[in-house]
Amino acid sequence: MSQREDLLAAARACLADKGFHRTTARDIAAASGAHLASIGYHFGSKDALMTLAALEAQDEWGDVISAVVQAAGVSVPSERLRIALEEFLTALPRQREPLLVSVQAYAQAPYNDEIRRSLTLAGEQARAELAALVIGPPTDPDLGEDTATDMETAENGGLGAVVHALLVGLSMQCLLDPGSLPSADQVTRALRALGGDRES
Amino acid sequence: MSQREDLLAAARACLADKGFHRTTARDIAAASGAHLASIGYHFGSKDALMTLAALEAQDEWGDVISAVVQAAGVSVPSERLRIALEEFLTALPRQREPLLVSVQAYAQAPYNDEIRRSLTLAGEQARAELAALVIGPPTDPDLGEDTATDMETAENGGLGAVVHALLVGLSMQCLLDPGSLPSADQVTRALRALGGDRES
DNA sequence: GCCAAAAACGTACGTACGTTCAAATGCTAG
DNA sequence: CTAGCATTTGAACGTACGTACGTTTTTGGC
Repeated sequence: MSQREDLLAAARACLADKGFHRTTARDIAAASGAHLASIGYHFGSKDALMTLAALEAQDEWGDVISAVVQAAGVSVPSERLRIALEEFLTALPRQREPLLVSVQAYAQAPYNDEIRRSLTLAGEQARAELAALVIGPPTDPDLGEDTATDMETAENGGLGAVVHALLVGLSMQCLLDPGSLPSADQVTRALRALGGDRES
Repeated sequence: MSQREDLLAAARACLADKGFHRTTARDIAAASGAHLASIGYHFGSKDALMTLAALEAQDEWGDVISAVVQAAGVSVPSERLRIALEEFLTALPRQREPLLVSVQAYAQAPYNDEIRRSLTLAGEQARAELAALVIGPPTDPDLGEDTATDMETAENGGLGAVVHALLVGLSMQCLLDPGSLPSADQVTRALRALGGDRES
């Protein structure tokens, strides 16, 4: 493995267990086995390396959502959300490192245009995917991009946003205390209670 | 105003527009008009001051949720969630500073026991309040503490968690792009769609 | 096998950071 | 008025940081 890759991996690791600005260039160099000066050589600056590592981990986090959507997409529409939640809540505690890095990325977003743009884009995509999961066909490559953006602006616009917000919120809860996460059953039942307010 | 209060206010302001570790002790001193050395005198260290400021802002954020709950509590149960969402989505873009600080606090939580404990506690309380909003009586001071914790562990446990996760997720979305927030109508309709999956 | 480009290395420089401490000032009780 | 305490000030210290060198080693095309 080249020092470039080592540095990227080490930066992500440091990002997860020290946070963005508590991580020093020397920390990354030590964790990667690479040389301190290689950071400047390969990435220009420590900050550029950190940003790149954060974006990389963010992509990985997007992949987690995509995988969840795909796993649930094979079922019938009425069961998809339930399965997606099950998958997600199972995957969540296992994916602590990308979760930690994602939170770091969110915290840097207001001060880093590149990160903010990437996170905004990833959010739009995730909302589109999640909306499609609940409403539309499982995965139809023919009407990929267009229907995705259509769903954002259509009257179903809030759907993807709500599901995504739910997942993000649960992730934050997991970050603080994985043990306090509700089960997929509880979430499904809660959603039924929130949506089907007929009696009482 | 004493330098102590000035420093706390300035620390919160710096926290919002520079982030946790990009903020230097000299930044805070300059923003507050107080003297650099006063940080050590009043708070022991810059980190202690930052932590205190973050916790203070976090309390304020909790107050926002409480206010939303209270505003919605006066209505009939079936309308409460809708009103709470309306209130929350209206308040969200106006409360950008506490939101920014809260995200900073979340990002520091994994590395700061005090912040993590405070955030965990605030989360539990918020979930209890929100669950009570949707199910129980508006505000019954007689059965305050006990019923709150009961709701966490009962079969309604997921309810508060889901609503809270929704609010947190929407906050994150607002952080990245306030313009992309769905309306309360859209969210309500989306929740109905998610909960009432009877046909197709 | 050679040579130029790329990569890795060792090091040191300048700086900005958090903290400290003694002196100066303000405040209140006696 | 003043003695005693709390606060504010000025200045400096030691340190750890990011980055920029010049040098050495490795790589790849001929």
